[in-house]
Amino acid sequence: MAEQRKAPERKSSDERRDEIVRATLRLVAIKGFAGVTLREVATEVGVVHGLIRHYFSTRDDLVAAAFDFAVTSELSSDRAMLDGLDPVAALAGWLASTPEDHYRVWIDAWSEAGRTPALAAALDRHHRDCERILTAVIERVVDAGLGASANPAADSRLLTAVADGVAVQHHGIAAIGVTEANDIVFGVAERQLGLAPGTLARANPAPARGQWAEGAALLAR
Amino acid sequence: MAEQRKAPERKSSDERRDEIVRATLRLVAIKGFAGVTLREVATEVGVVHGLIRHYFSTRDDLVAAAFDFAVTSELSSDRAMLDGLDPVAALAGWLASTPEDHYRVWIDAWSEAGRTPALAAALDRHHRDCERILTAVIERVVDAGLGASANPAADSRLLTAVADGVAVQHHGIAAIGVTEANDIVFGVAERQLGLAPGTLARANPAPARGQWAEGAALLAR
DNA sequence: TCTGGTGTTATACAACTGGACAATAACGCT
DNA sequence: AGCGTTATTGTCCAGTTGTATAACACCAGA
Repeated sequence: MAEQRKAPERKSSDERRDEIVRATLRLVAIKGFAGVTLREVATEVGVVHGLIRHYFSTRDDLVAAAFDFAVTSELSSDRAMLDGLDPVAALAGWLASTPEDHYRVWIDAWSEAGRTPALAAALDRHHRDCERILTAVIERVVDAGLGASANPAADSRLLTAVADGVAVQHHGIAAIGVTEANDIVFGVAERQLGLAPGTLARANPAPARGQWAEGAALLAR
Repeated sequence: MAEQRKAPERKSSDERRDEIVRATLRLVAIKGFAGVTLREVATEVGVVHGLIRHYFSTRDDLVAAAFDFAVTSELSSDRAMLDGLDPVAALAGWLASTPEDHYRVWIDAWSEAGRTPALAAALDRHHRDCERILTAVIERVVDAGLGASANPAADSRLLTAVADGVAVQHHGIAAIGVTEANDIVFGVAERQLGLAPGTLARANPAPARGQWAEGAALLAR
């Protein structure tokens, strides 16, 4: 019997790799790092699961790459946004609530990092990036004479913690709404940096929208 | 060939059920809610995996019961501790850093709740409990004339968020040590409630020790 | 002594997993 | 046109998973 083989839609290596990483991230945003399956990723991409192994030697490599891509792209777009804003608006924009699917990935990374070394390394790296970015934003506010900070790096860690905790209450538990979430973070930041109450809420630019989980079947699993 | 059957160590229903829940929690603290396996739980208890089903009709029921037990026992011992302390010490004790294995379970619950309805229900319930307890502690501080709060419930949500975020930075990412973790939470609380700086650090009672993950093989998986 | 409930074991099973690999088809280069 | 490279496929594998079920051991009560 003649071999009846579908003609493969051949793509360049980088293109396909990117496609796989994006599909993985989409699934991670829904089912978590521990829940993604090579076969599901392959189906999402539209290829056979054996092909995944051609690009990523192991499953952990794949999910770590997905997280790396998530944060890298998130931060690069954030940096672009921050550059176009005045210091106070940049601070508000950075501290304001993040799209749900983005924070889902972060929360999942926190819990999974203890068991996946590759993920822990990426998490550590990107967490420091975030702290540095916020430190720079704080310094811009201070340099412009709009606020005060005895230790911008320490204040950055403090505000990062507050933003993370608020995001958990908002996205993970739905204990607070987006308004109260922003109120809390803005309030602490204003008190910590000596800004007038309400400054950050007024300066807050339009929020970014999530995108990772949009195309996938949300009710899967 | 004669049947060689080990004589079963028969226990009462409640006893065995409790044993299973505790073993599950021990494993959850190490491998996460998504990582526990009925067979591992059974091995940890020393029974056959089929027996688990005799007590919990489904896997999700089991892990939800484990989380429920975790928080219930944690809160009951916390309540006992708080009752014996003066208001400021109680506030410091509640806000101070929590044992690592305890927070691991919380972080994991945050990320897994989106996919396990039973877990989401338990998480929601216990989160509200925590908020109520902290609200009561804040009210005790205010009633004693030691601090001020325009809205104890809102301040409770704020401080819960800060404590959670700091715990993530401390336990999940190891970005800050226990000293800075407490400094941040205490500092925000003192500013928010009008306490003199350093009040909470001085009043902080001895920290509680973790216990859930102590007996299990830490390098498993 | 029979009977029924219950704690417990043993075993089965169908689904799914990550990984491995040979075969094949398209591509890039000369 | 020929040839080496590689993207892609289909298939296999050994293992693990949650769930199911039958059988056994023990005990209380009729």
